Amino acid sequence: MPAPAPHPSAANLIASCGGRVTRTRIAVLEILQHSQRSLNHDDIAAALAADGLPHDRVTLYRTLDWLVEQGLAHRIIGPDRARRFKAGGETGSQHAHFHCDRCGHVLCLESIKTDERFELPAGYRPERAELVFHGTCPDCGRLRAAKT
Amino acid sequence: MPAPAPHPSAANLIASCGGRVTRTRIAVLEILQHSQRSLNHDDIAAALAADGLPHDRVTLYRTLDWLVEQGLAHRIIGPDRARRFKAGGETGSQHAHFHCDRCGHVLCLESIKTDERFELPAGYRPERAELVFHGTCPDCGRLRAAKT
DNA sequence: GAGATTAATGCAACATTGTAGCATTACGGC
DNA sequence: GCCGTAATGCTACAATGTTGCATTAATCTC
Ligand SMILES: [Mn+2]
Ligand SMILES: [Mn+2]
Ligand SMILES: [Zn+2]
Ligand SMILES: [Zn+2]
Repeated sequence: MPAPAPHPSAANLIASCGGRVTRTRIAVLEILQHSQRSLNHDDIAAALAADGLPHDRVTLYRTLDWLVEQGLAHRIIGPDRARRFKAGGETGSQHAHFHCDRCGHVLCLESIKTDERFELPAGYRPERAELVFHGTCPDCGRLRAAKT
Repeated sequence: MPAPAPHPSAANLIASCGGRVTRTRIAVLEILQHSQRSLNHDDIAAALAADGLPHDRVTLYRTLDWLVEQGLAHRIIGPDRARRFKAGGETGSQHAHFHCDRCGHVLCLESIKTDERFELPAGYRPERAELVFHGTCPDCGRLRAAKT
């Protein structure tokens, strides 16, 4: 009895969206699925190149936008005004994020939900909330401690 | 008996930071002080031009950066990856923001503080938290209702 | 599997937002 | 009013993302 796959097959997910199942989409989605941390465009382009599948910058932008539209990935805008991506949709799992200001990495904090109720001024209709913590991650904390 | 000024004089604030009190800094800070909503670079450049004080793009970037450094203004990064500015510092008043996804305007929610305690994974050291609500503002809500 | 259809890709050019270097201007101390 | 220096303007550049169009390849039909 084989252990269940940690993620549904990338190809199956893509097919179930009704889009074409292309090498690019499969490769990008698998890269996202295999990463614990969120990745920016450069990270993903480098991973593609390392897999022997170099791609045009524009194709990568369009592929990632498509994955987000389809709910197969979600996007976070970093304080460096660059987008970072992670596998999995956002619907039903609105969660907080942690940005390491030192190394730039972003972590999904699935345990902290952002759909609690807050009192907003009259007339303001919130549709979603974003909660982002800024600080140092364990790696960078260790490095800083070691240097001192 | 004159009513107290709604804000301390821009020139005085700038002088008390030890920097030079220039036309540019005064004009920019006053524009920020007189606006209820946060403003982006284009908004501010347009307001300067309307006051007969057109400026170079770069000067505006540097002036705004300086105001933020001095704690005379604070900055928010919008989902359109553009910065928006508002008069007043951030220290001691970490607050949430509301982004209208329809018109792009940003509102400071001074009443909602972001320094509450949350349970983060071991090793992650938060230094500040950002809480941003996305949705529609009263103006855009009215427009939408009227159109229907 | 071969051919037709058209979505996806690659390429070049452009847009937006922000930075860096250096010459010129103007603020503020005297 | 002069002078030294901080602030400004100008130019060129960097990073990130977008648009238009020709080419390629995924899927459909046979
Ligand atoms: Mn996430
Ligand atoms: Mn604010
Ligand atoms: Zn880190
Ligand atoms: Zn609005």
